[in-house]
Order: sequence, then structure tokens, then C-alpha cells
Amino acid sequence: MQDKYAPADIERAAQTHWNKTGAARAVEDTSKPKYYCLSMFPYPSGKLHMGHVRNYTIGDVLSRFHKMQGFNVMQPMGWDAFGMPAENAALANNVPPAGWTYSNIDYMRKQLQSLGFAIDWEREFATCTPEYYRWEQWLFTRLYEKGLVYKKLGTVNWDPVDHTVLANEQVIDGRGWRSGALIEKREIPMYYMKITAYAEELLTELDNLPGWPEQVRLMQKNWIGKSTGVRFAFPLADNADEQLWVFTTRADTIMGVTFVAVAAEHPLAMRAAAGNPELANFIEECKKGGVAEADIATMEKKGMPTGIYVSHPLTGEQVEVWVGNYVLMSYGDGAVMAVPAHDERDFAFALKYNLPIKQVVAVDGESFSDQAWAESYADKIKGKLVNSGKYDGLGYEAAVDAISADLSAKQLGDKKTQFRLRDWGISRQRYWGCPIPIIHCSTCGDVPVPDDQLPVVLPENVEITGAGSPLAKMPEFYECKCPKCGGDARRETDTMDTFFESSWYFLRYACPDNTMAMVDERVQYWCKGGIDQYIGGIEHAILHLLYSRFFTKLMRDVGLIGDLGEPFANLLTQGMVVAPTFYRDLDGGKKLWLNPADVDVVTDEKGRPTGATLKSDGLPVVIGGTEKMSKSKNNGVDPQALIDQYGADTARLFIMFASPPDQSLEWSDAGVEGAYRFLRRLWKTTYDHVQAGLVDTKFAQDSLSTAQADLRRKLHQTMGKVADDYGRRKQFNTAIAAVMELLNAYDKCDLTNATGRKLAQETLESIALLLFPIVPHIGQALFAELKPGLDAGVQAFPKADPAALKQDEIELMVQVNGKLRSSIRVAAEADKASIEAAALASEGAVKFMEGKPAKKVVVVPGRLVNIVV
RNA sequence: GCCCGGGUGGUGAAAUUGGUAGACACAAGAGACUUAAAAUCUCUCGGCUUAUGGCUGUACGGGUUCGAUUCCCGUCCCGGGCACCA
Repeated sequence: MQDKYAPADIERAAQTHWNKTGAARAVEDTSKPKYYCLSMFPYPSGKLHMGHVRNYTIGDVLSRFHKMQGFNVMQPMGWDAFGMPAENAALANNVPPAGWTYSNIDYMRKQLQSLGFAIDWEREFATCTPEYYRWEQWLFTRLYEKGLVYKKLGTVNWDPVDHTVLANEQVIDGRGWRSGALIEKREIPMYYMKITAYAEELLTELDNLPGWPEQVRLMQKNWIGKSTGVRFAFPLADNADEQLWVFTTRADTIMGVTFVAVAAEHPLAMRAAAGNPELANFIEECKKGGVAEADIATMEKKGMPTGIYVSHPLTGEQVEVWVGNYVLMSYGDGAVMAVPAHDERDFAFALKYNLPIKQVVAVDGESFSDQAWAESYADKIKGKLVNSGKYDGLGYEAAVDAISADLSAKQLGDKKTQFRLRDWGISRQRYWGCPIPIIHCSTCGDVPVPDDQLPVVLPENVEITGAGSPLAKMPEFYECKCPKCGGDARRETDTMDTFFESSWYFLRYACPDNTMAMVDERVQYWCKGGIDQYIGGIEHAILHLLYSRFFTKLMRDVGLIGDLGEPFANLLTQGMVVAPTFYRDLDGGKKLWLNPADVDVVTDEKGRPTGATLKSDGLPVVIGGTEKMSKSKNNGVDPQALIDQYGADTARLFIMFASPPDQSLEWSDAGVEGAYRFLRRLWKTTYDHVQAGLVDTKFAQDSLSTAQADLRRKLHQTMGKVADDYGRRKQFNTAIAAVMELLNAYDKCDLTNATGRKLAQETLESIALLLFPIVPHIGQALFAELKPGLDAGVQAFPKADPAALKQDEIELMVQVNGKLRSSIRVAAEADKASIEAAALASEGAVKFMEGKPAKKVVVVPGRLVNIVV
């Protein structure tokens, strides 16, 4: 055995061994329970970042642990290869997106392999290849025929200078990121997936996902946003045949309506604007800015009257229609009733424009008094109706029932269930994505590309200019014949949202080699009951996970995957790896983001940052917020240096030890040294034992000294704890801490006699196996030294021996009035009365009871005694 | 703005079901070994204090309880998502 821990050597040897034995190869085998362990596949952005290392180490620990527990494990890997960064790189460096992507994949694959993950590389694929995306084109045409894909107008960010559609990320403070031009909203035709048809199932099935974090289920539930309310109409004052429809969850307040607000794009607004230049200007103003909801929701609420009046459906009273910049055309009917007395936003709006405020709900008879009252009252309280004619005195539910019944009788409305969830617009006016398989024919309309003409292959020789859609400038791509009539036609030049690819890749891993079908029966083996563990960033809690659930249901209903309806049985959402951001302001409001590795942070004596300078020029830079590591903020930390210097095991150990997986992790280099030191110490400890000679582990429990029995108890407690931490709690930091404690105890224990050496052998063998899932290379090497010829990865995970766990005497804490005052040692099986007596007699208890009698004594078995005086 | 999380020593964190707050580490300081350095080992390490003890302390303000980092109400701050970043 080498006396020094040499990670480079043992990692190379272990990886060679695993490759040679096909250790990570997954083959269907019905004799064992399967364990499909999936980590979210990476976007090939260039090189691995810390978030990847964290994500894939978690997956690897769970995979290796379950393999040792007897499962047939599959851990695949692939590439989410379409996306904007490839086009950005093309613009910046004049490299073709395909070439850029494939070379990134090659580099990142090597990095993943150097980390020693037990990945079945024979299942690898990239989503940008026709072999992959042809199947989603095929599915798209099936869904189009079923009516689950349809075309309608959608609103996008339009850059009027570059004449191009921008992603929300490319709109910075309302301006285009390259042109600096003020962004406008523009409506263009797009294809939509009818996810709302599955809203109810996507919602109810959340209750059948006990393996998902409550947090994620709640976020999805709120996102789908089922609400029951009333949809009703205001007839137009000058033409009762025409109606303005709205939806409300507060139909009880309908008698308090003092105006109606519509979106700028609403037909009524457009009509009113025709003869009203001022209003037309206002509507134009509403079109300024991007489409991101966060921006719309935080901007100043503005409005303007249209001069159009509608009749209140119950009172016939005239109510004016306003245009409001906060009303979204894409929600419901693009119009809302306004009840300033009972809605915060309406209240603020009414105050600003001097509109009437009419209280119609009261709690405990309180009546509207002043502005402050209304602010605290609005939107919060349901009570009894007042000022509402025949509805006075009714509570919320009775009022909604009565009002909706009256509306229904007049055929002006009814109760309705509404979802916040909107259909999924999938058209992108970009190049590096999957072409939408539709052909536009002037006589036949939109025609899906027939199966025998699939795939529609994305051309790879392309010029990226940043202005307009590249495919729309390539006649050799878009000129085609109509599959129906054979006449000249134009191919769709939009590509699909890249969420399309990531919504089904996990099913394709079961059968990546199938050239005849999207998926096959192997999905039934690997995905039965759902993928056993899915691991990925919490930032995907809503969109990616919801789309994947939706796709699974779509594919089920197309008959592709049997009755599989939910893709992920267990979900672990890892926290973000975050890092500080640094920038310098450039001309035109742009920012130059600087990598933390290139910046020196200046701190005060308390360790608080006071400023930062760029290493290369020593001049100050601005410290931004601490945010998730991302390409756009240039705050990613490259793990490669860490791997090169210390080896994969140290990198894996450190990142697992730094914090529990679901917590966000602020990156810092400090502590890496400690992880390395621990591995070195473990190596040295094992080396010392091996040098003294290997022994067997057969000995009688009662031949151990008290100290040795204590160590052996700790060893077997640690086995239970680590298995529980890996399997149930998924808290790897505490598992590592427990092994560190064990090694500390080992060092302090005298193990020089014959039994002691056997206990040493037992302890070191166990530690190698306990840590194997986290640090497999050193685990493999140490176990092979301790048990020559044996392979750590195929051993059963250590299991605690009940005889070792037995304890005669235990320590209990003694509190007086809830404060810790002393401790007592009692027999493990001592009864309550004798524990109470011992506690009352203890020195600390006597002192702090000050002679007063005990009013009450609480005994918590195995923990403490609390004496109340 | 809305939805979801989080806030514990100088730092990362632990406390699993309401029961010993700070395990395990990092950093720092002191010492041993060494010609010296590195490595290694030992000790100290929340704050205050009249120090073998006592008081206090888990963002802040309240509450429930014999007992609260944990449960409830309110406030502040930080992070994630908000439908075209992935």
C-alpha cells in the first residue's frame, strides 16, 4: 500500500476498473427492484459549474447507495442542447451554434467522467440531433391533429431597431440588450399547447405525489391557480346585445362596482380609441415595455376613461369603462370589474382618479370612515353585505349563490371555475431549436409535415446576425411544396421552446437506440411507478416540472407509455449554488459582469465586504447581489481548478459536506482544504493498520474493553445513521459528520490488543463502504487494501449489529423550571419513579429548587427530566 | 406586486416527532515537534460576568407550552419563480 494519499493515481485506477467492468452499465433485469436515478441534464454552456457538480454528486451518491442496497440502478446523462446561448456565442465569436454546442459537450463529458460518476454513457444523447428531435416533431403533428396544438396571437417583446423578438432576459430596464432601444409589445401568431385541458388533472395529481417536497407541490398548485367564482356580463349601455364579460371571485361585492377596467388590447378599448386621439396615445403608451409579469405588476397603475358606458347587470346603473395598464388581455376576458371599497388595487386606482368608492361588505357593522380604514379593510375581509338592496345581511357564500342565481336567470352570467394557468406558447423566432413541422399553404392552410417527411432537419450552416429570425432568411429552408396539394408553400420558420426537449428526455433514456419509435416497452420497466429519484435545481420547481408532468400525460393519452401519468415519484430539489456578482457600468445603461475569480473583495475587520477591485487593473468594481451562478451574470465558479488540485473525491466530499442538498449554497473556497485533510487522514489511518497486518473481524462482543465497546457501539450507530441519512433524509453533510466523529473516536481508542486490532479492521472496512457513495475512488482503493481482491461497489451496505448497540447505562439531563441544572446516570431500563427520585436527589436540582416542593415533574424517556417548582 | 423558501458563533453548518443550542468542519489564536518551513499533534474559541459558578443568546416584536431554533400571529431583511434564461 502507498503510504501517501495520491488522488490522481487512485482515481485513474478506479475509473479504469469501473470502465473495464462496465460497473455503471444498466440492463433491464426483472429479478431485482429497479432504481432509476435521474439528474436534470445540463445545458452545454461550455464547462461544468458548481451547481452541476452538486447536482450530479447527489445523484451519484443515491445511485451508488441504492446499488449497494441491492437495486438495479440506472443513472443516465444527456444534453439539453438547444438554446439561446449557442446563438449568443455565434454572435460574439462567429462560431456556428452546432459546432460550439458539440465541442462544449465533448469538454463537459470529459469533466463529468473525471468526477467518477456511475453514469451509463451508452444511453447518452443530445437533444439537438435529428435522431432525438424528430420524435417531438412527430408527437407535435399527432397533437396538432388531436387539437391539442393550435395557433393564436401571442404577445412578445419587440425590438424596433433590430427588428427582432427578444426573450425576457434580453430586455433590461425596458430596453433591448444589444440595440438599447425601448421595447414594445407586439402580437404575432404562435402555436400553443393546450395545457389548460389538463389543468384539473395536473392539480389533483399533486396530492398523489408524497415523494415531492411540499414546497414544490404548493408552488405548482398556486401556479395552476384554480379559483371558483362568477363569470358575468355588463351589457353595453347603448347596445344591450353587446356584452362585456368579466370574471370575479368576489361576486358578493358586485353591488359595489363603480367602474370596469379593460386591457389596452381589449376590443372595446380599440373601438373607443378610434375617435379619441388621447386614448389612442394612452393605449400606445401601454404597449411600451416588455411582457414580463414582474415588470407589469410593479409598474405604476395608470388608466384612462373610454367614454363607453355599460349597464350594471343587476341594478342597470351606468358604469364607465376604463382602460387600465394593469389589466392583462391574456387573463380571462381581459376585463375586470372594479370594487374600490374591497380591493386594494381598485382602491388605489379610484383614489388616484377620483372614482366613487362604495362599501358593500361590513364586518361587525363597521362602516367606511376614511382612507386609512379602507386601506386596511380592502381585499382582506369577507363579511355581511350592506348597501346591497335585497342581498343585505347575506354572508359571502349566500351572497354569491343569490347573485349568481339572479345573473343566471337574466342569462348574464353563472358560476365558473377558472384557472390561472395559461396555454403554453411554444413558437420561438430563433434559429437554434427544433423546427416546428408545419407547412403553410395558401390553399390548404396550415398542414402538418407528414411522417414520411420527418424529420424537418435544422440546417447547420447559418448566418447569425442578431436581427430577425435566421431561418426566415433562408429560402433553401422555407421554400417547399404543400404535402396536400403539391403547390408552392412556405415552411414554418419558428422553432420550438427548448422546454419541449426537456419535457420528455427522461423517457427516451429508457430506449435511446430506438430508431423506429419515440419510446418503447423498456419505458415500462424503468419508469414503472415513476422515476425513482429526480434531482435538480429548485429554480425548475414550476415550469420544467409542470411541462414534464403535462407531457407524460399527453404521451400516455397518445398511447405511448401505458398508464404512466406522473413521471417523477420522488423529487429532490437542490438549492442553488449562489455567488456574489460584480459589475462595471458601461455606456447606454449596460453592465459588464465580472467573474468573482477575477475580483478581490476588500473587507473590514469584522469580515464585512467594503468594496471590491478587479485583479487585472486594481480599479474598483460594483458589488451586486448574491445570485444563482449564471452565464448572464458571469458569476459561475469553475470547479475544474478544484478537481485538478485536489482530485474528484475532495471536490465531491466538500460540496456534499458544505450544506444539505436542498439549501442554497454560497460558494467559497474555504473548507476545501479540510475535506482533503480528512481524506488524507483516513488514508494514513488505514495505511497504519494495513502495515501492522490484516486480521479477520471475528471476535466476541464481551471480549471488548469498555472503551472498545463504546467505539463499536458508535460504529454500529453510525452505520444506521449514515444509511438513514442517505436513504431517507438525503442529508449528506450529517452522514459525513457522523463518519468524521467515528474516525475521531477511533483515534482516541486503544486498539493495540488482539481484539482491538480486529475491531480496527471492522471499523476501517465499514468506513470505506460507508463513504464509498460519496468518495468512491478512495473508497474503492481503501477497501481493496483491507479486503484484497474485493470490489467495494458491489458489497452490501454495512448494517448495524444489535448486539453492538446495547447500552446498560444512559445519561439524562435534569432541568429545574426548564433550565439545565445537572445530569444523572441511570440504568437503561430504569422506571419513571426511580428516574424522578434520582433527578430530585441530584446536586443541581437540590440547589436550584431552594427547598421548594416540586409542583410537577416531566420525564422525557431517554432525554431529560424537568422539575417545575 | 404576487407565489414559494430562508435568516442560528468570525464562517459553512448541527439539533430527525416541541426536550442538553452550536455536533462536525473552516478560519483565527496559543503551544508541541523542527535549524527553519511545511505537514502533523495538543489546547482555546457565541456574548456578558464578580469564572470549578451565574446570566444571556437561534433576524426583530408578541403568543401558546413544564419546556420553543422547532408551533401560531405580526414586522424586517435575503434568495428563487413569475410563463421567451435554462
